Amino acid sequence: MVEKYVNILKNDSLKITPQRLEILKFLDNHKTHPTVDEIYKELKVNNPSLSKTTVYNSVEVLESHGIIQSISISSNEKRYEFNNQMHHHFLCKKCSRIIDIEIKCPNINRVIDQGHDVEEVHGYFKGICKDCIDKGQ
Amino acid sequence: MVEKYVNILKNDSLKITPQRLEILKFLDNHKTHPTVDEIYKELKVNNPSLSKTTVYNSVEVLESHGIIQSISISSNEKRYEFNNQMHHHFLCKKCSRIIDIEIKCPNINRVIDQGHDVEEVHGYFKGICKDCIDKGQ
DNA sequence: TTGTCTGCAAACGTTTTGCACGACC
DNA sequence: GGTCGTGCAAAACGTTTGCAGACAA
Repeated sequence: MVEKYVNILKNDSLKITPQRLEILKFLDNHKTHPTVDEIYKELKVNNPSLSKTTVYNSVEVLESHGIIQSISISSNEKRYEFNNQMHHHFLCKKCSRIIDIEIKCPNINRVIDQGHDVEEVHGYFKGICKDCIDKGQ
Repeated sequence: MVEKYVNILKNDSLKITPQRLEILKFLDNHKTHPTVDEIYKELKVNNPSLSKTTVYNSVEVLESHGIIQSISISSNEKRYEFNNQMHHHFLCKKCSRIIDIEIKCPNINRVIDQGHDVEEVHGYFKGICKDCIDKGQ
């Protein structure tokens, strides 16, 4: 099962290290949009020698190669996800959960029409999620 | 001219202080989406006793009352603006300028359709702005 | 072997907190 | 006089940097 991540790294001529494989696997299996600290604490359990610097280094390399994506929906914390499909995010102000929103933003063309070269589009929605509304009533 | 800001604070039953008036005036007159530090350094010139804590306190109160808005297009820094009209932002990766994008996001209804209560919508676009493209050629 | 990655410790920048003083109903 | 705002200092937090040793190719 680790071959999947080995191949991802190989395709980008990146060195294959146990730490990078573990981070990739973790992000692929946990759709919780974790922070560096959350990734670090989780992987530290089975790899006590893991350093937080390595997690920072790894996510930076992986993101710069487009293998993982970062989101900054909550100020002052960067979160990561393994999902190469274009989508947006909803942050619930009550339960703090981040929910993937699978909609397109057709108006990106209007930004392009203004002459800018658009490389990234981030749509962040904030409010109260369906689950919290249902529980509240 | 300061009456405008006095009235804004009065309407929300907020205490009127010179610091809050200065911050409001600064944000209204400078469409540069400044950080707390930028606001602080600028206002410190004419008010040397100003504290950065006060700027933090003030923008928090003003934002919670919907008088000003915060944007987090660049991770690890929160920026503020005085603009109650719904709009989005474009960050130029070259000149670091943040440009207001006056488009609507009609797909917000699809998020509402999913049962979530949407209170905020932030659209962040990143790339190279028109000016930098024109200069580059 | 060579260049890169890892991990530790220290530094850094932004934001938060605790607290005393002061201003204003 | 009691509440709220200000300003100072310290702490907290996420992130970056410098470096030495370890590892992948």
